[in-house]
Amino acid sequence: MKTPPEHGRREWSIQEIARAAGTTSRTLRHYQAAGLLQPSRVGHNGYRYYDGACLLQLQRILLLRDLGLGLEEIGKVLQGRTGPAAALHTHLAVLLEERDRLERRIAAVRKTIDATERGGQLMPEEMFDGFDHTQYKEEVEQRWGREAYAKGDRWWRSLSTRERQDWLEHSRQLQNDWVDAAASGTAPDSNEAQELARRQFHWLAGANGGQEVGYGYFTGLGEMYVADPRFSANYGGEAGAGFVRDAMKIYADRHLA
Amino acid sequence: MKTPPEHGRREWSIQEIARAAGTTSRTLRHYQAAGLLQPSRVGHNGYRYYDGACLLQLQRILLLRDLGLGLEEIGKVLQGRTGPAAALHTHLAVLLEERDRLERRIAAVRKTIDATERGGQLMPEEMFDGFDHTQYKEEVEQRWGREAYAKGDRWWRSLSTRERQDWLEHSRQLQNDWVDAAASGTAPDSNEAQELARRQFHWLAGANGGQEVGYGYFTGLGEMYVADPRFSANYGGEAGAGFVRDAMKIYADRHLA
DNA sequence: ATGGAAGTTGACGCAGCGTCAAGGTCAAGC
DNA sequence: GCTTGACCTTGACGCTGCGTCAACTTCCAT
Repeated sequence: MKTPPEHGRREWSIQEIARAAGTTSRTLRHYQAAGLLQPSRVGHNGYRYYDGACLLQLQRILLLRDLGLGLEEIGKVLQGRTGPAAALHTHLAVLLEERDRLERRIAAVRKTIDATERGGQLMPEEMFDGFDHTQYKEEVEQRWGREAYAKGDRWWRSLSTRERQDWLEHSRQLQNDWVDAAASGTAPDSNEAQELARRQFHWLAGANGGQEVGYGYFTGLGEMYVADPRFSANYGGEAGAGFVRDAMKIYADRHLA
Repeated sequence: MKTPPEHGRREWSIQEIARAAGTTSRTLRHYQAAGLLQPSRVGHNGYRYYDGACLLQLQRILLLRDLGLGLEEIGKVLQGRTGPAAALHTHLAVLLEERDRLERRIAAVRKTIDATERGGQLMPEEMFDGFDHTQYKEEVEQRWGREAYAKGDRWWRSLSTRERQDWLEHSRQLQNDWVDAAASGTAPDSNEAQELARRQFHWLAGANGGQEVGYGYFTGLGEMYVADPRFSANYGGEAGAGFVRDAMKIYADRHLA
């Protein structure tokens, strides 16, 4: 009593529809497990067989998948709990946001490539195009926080030329004063050093574009001055940088803790 | 012999750097497991401690992660096996391709929304804007394959107005002939029916924009004519659609197997 | 001493299948 | 009737980058 292969066959094996629809048998089993597509018949041996209606359903699933919908959403649409248009509208919003993020990321990558190719270092030393940045390394340090990197850039570009010059001048002054203080043998907890730390703090707060400069961030920065030779060099070597770090730490303990 | 909390502390607990860098302790452990960031010291109790150099390293990792690089790539960059610029260039290419796919997907979703909102059905019945499509339903059927959906659309838009009219006329003729043949009681394997199947095949091949029309695709389409009432209606009900399907199947067996 | 905050390792979860692994079925050729 | 090879089954791990318990241990302050 076997079913002879008749002329107008109306069902196919799993591989056959898979190929017909341009997908794989694994995917079909997955869809079944997800409750999206049941075989029209299952043989006594467990083999799955699919008919035209299944193929139709499968095509719908694949169409929606191609548009990027998740299997769960697709399930809702298929069983009519959600209109296709509504689901797609929701999905479209997600896609648009995704695109925005991608665009921003692409821009960021491009800028970082630019910076590293010119500067040779991973962390951009040369974000300030129009200036002779070899003279102004310090400001770079301030943007090492990762959010600060992105936000700080917007902040910087929002400034006028005059404001930028002021800010750079300010930073140079600050660095010089640090070096002087370190060289003069002042203690990190002296009034002099603490005043410098205070200036450093407010200068940073201004540069962070509304981003709060917290205890961890401030002291962390101090540590990095010591850890990174490119920076410590600007502060008179490890010793000088250590002095800056200590002073900043004390300031943080007193005012930010 | 405990280490007293001295003035210039140079290391922090896992939570402290995590907060300072704007991430979580779990992430730090993950990076360690991934070989990206080792604590500067591990206490006898298993506690992890990190110093300034670690913080520096962490910032680099987070910067790259923000740009979308995978941890593996980041690892290569950090240990100098890949230049940052090179890695970012590669990554940029990926991002650009990703953006392309996203754009296409967005366009497709928009069109599908349009179509379903006007047509009410998920499968777009109205892809042919300028025409009185209520008269031309058949062509829609041909684009059910999912790649065909996207590619077929580009194909269609690449045609001139004249070519479109020809194609539509052709499709209408074909449908009428099918209906006539079915009504006249012709057998599916008759010369007449097989000639219609041949026309159907070539008409499809033309419509698929270079996409091959294989055995599975062709027979599957026939099955769908029967399974979907919207289509079978156009072929004189289930009986007529069954006739078309059978004829297509025989044609496929003879010429596409 | 004790309670609460913070640390540890271990392991599951997620999205959508790809990809073995180990074994049953089926049609065909000898 | 037996072997071969193609195709089928279920089961389970893998991938990405952590989030999120769970079950304990340690540290610090009262």
